[in-house]
Parts: sequence; structure tokens; C-alpha cells
Amino acid sequence: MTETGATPRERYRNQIRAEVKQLAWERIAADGASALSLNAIAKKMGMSGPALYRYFAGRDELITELIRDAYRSLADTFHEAAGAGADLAGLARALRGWALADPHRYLLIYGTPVPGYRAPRETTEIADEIMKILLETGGAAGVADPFATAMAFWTRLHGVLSLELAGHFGGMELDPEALFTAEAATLGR
Amino acid sequence: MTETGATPRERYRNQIRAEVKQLAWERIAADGASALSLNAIAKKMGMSGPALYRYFAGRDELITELIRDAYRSLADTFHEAAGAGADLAGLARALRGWALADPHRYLLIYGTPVPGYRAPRETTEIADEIMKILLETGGAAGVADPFATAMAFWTRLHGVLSLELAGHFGGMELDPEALFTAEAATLGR
DNA sequence: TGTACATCAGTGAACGCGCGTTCACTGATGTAC
DNA sequence: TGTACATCAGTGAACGCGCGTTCACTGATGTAC
Repeated sequence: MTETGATPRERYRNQIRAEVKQLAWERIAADGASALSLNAIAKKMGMSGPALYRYFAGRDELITELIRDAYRSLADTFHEAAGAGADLAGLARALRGWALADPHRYLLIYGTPVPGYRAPRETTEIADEIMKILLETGGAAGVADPFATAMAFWTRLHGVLSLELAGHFGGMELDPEALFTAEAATLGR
Repeated sequence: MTETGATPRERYRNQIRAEVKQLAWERIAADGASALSLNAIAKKMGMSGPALYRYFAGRDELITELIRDAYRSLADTFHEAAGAGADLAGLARALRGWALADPHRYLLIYGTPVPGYRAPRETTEIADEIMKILLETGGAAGVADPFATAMAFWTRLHGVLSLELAGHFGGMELDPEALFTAEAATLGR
């Protein structure tokens, strides 16, 4: 992510692109991904709408980048945790921390799909990367069926997380973190 | 749901309202809930846009009714299954059947929330009704902790279902139904 | 160091679109006597 | 059974809004000699 060797123009360009994405996340957090609008972002930056077409081919390309960045960030988080020797419970903690740090980023990936949007190959490759870490971590722990354990990791933790992030535990006397930890503790048995 | 005693005008009115909702579900299936538009529905019915304001106070009221209907339908499904003597596995089958019959109806309730929309009290009451059935069914089966079991039912099955409905199992060699059944089989142990 | 040129960022006008919603109005349907 | 009235469904025009996107253009920044 360093920009060594980049020309000033390239640096400026990357800076603007980053700022656009940043504002896009804020808008997604406020109004949801399907309401994302290039014009609104441009206005917040003090620019005219068409200016952003220098940086993104269109709305779809921006959304694609946001999704790819989100996957990339999650995969990096997992790589980091696994590299530090985390077991499945550790990966679970890393997942929860990542999701709570930016709920809409999590929901953009794993929530209800954006209508009319098709994931490019690159994102499914990163998803495979994530799955691979789960398989290896489960295998290293000696679980009987690494694939089944990886799937349970994914579906059970997503079950708790997505309901929590969507606000469905609202009216209950319930500690979502405790529930999440309990579910994580069921894995690999 | 019978209309005995309704005047012809009331019957006609209910019929139009039902037709609007039906088309609304179709549009939600095609473009997602946040793209739902009264004007588009009116056009499909061969009416002008403003005509629908005789039947719904506005877009929000329509969405509210769709959500309430969806909750009501799911609660009825559970009542029916429980009344027929279903255990937790039976309720799980009923849930899956209901969700697959109309994926967007499931996602409207349990998926990423519609931005800017706040659930009215009535829907949370129906949600409580659903939870009560889970608690009773778990209790009747003699599980150690009915509340924990009910929560596991909800989160684990939602985990599998929502990922399946969102298309996340796409590239995998995986039988979603088998995975769902396996998760259901973990309950109450 | 200076000049000529190419590249790039950003603007404003414009196109066509669809949205939610309000309003005054026409016609048809139902109701009371 | 007929008439007078009230109720209701639906229309078309209108308001103001924001969207994505294209285009011709200005001005600034970088590059080559």
C-alpha cells in the first residue's frame, strides 16, 4: 500500500479515490448500499458530479471496489490472526472485531445482495482464500472433518453476527458477545 | 380472512390492496426492497400513480404491511407445524420450506434492514409469538435450557438459510439442505 | 532555463429518467327518503 | 320506483427532487527538447 515510485499525479489520484470510497462507506452506513450515489458523494467533496467519472467508470465500478476492498480487508485480518497462531476461537474473535468495527462493511459482503449486482471473479478468489485459512486452522487443531468445521464456523458465526448487526436482538435480555463466544466454542467438537 | 359481511366496495378495495401487495413482492424479488416504487406498481396495474394513494397512505405503509404480512405468515406456519406435533427438527423443516417458497419474503424480515425503516410494535409482537413456540417446543422435548436452544435454533438456521438465499454457496460442492438438516440436528443437545 | 506541447482535473449545461406526493376534478357507485 | 345526495375510485397536471451519464470546454500541471 505504499506509494513509492508514484508520480505526484498518481498520488493525488489515489488520494481522491480513497476519499471517494471513504465517503461512500459513510453514505452506505447512513442509507444503505442501494442508495449509493456518485452525485451525492461529489457534492460532499465540493465537486461537481461528472468530476468523479475521472476516477471511477461509474457507480457499479465503485461498488465493486468497495466489495473487493471489504473482502481483502477481512482476508488480511484472518491472515494476520492465523499468522499470530490463532486457533478457531481466535479467528472467531478476529471476525467479530472486524465486523463490529464497520457493520455495513460486513453486511455489504454477507448481507442481502445488492440487486442487479454480480460479484466479479476476484472477490470469489478472496473468499476462497478465507475458506482456506479456516480449513488449515481446523486441520492444525486436529478436528475430525475440517470442511464441516469450516462451514459451521461460517454459518453459525454469521447467524449470530448478522442478526446482531441487523438489530434483531434489540428487545431481548441478551448479551450478543456471550452468544457469539458460545457458538464459537461449539466448533471442532 | 373470509370477507363475510363485507360490502362490495370493501371487497373490491381489499382485492386491489392484495393485488398491489402481490405486485410489490414481485418487484422486491426483481430489484430489492429499497427499489420498491408505488408508481411502478400502479403502471403494472394499468393505473396512474396517485390512484394507489386511495389504498395506501404512502410507500412506507406498504412496506410496513408487507413486513407484517411476512411475519404473520411465518408465525402461522410455526403454529400449524407445532399444532401438528412437530418437534424442533419439524419446525426447522417448516422454516426452510417457508423461506425457500419466497426467499425475498424471508430476507425482508431477517436480511439487511431497509434503510430508514423502523419496525412498528406489531411486528415485534409477532416475533415474540414465534419465539414462544420455539421455547415451548424445546421445553416439551425436555432440553436443558430452552432459551439457549431457541436462540441456537434461530441463529444457526438463519446462518445457513441466509447464506444460501444470498447465493453464497454458489461455487461450492455443497448440498445446502443437508447442511441445514445437520445444523438442525445439533439443537437441544 | 525557457518554450511548445501533451496530458489531465474539473466545470457547467444538458438529456432523459423515475420518484413520492398533492390537488382539483370527473364519473361511477351506493344510500336515504 | 324514482329522485337527491353523499361517498368513493381514478385521472391528469403539477411540484420539486435527485439520479447516472455524456459532452464540449477551460485551466492547470507535467514533459520533451
